[in-house]
Amino acid sequence: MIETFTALADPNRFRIVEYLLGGARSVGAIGEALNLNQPQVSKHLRVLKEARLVDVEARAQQRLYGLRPEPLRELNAWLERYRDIWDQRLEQLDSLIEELKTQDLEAAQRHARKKKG
Amino acid sequence: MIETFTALADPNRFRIVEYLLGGARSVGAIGEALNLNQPQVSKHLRVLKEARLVDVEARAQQRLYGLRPEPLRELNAWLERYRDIWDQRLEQLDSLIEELKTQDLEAAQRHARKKKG
DNA sequence: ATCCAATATTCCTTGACGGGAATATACCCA
DNA sequence: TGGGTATATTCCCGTCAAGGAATATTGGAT
Repeated sequence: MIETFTALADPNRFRIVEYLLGGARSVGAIGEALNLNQPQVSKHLRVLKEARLVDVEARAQQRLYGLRPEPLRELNAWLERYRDIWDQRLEQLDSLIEELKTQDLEAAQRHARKKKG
Repeated sequence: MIETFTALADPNRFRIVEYLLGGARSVGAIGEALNLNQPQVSKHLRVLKEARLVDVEARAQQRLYGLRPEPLRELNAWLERYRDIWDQRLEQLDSLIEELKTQDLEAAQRHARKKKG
């Protein structure tokens, strides 16, 4: 998980991953598309590969790099554990506050009770 | 997004976030639980706060830090764009390969057709 | 007003990382 | 085998971030 975050924390690696969302590409294509020097592309791809975010397929003298699902699945699974936090319905909270402001205690209590279910 | 990844890429910050999943905690509690010196805790919390991953509530001379939902939602939204990649059913693919190997073309074609829906 | 507890900030040092330039390696073709 | 293309690796340098130690700040109690 940390390695995934580290890999994605670099702006150019992030751009590479985003670019690869369009499909596997060669090192040269990546460098050209993102305006990066070839050695830096190779180096970033190495980090991404070590993080298992990409894999390589040899195509003559080219290397096609493509995204791999595992780390993304892990990220999703990790995020799931935080669902209680990120999946809060803000509108719901807002309307509750509104009800409290207008002294509509009955409605607010109804609202609060509803959240238990 | 990058800032979120950067904030979570540090092992100790990651541990702090995980720890806060149990609810908002004071700086001292965090340091004690994770065996970190107080200044480093404050510094990491600053980074997390700038990344909007936590917020503070003053409680006498204590400061309670708690998780905030926004960056986690953004992370989820970002990840959604990669759903085609991470949500591949590998077993499905495996069975398709198996069918092809055993020359069971009919089953393979049935299988392939199913993926369109 | 003073003291203490909790937290924040600063200064310093060190290690890791990213970029550029140069070079090495691998593969294909004639 | 030689040459060219595509990619990987190495070396060097500058920057930045993390940890430790010391100090500053804030709030509450006596």
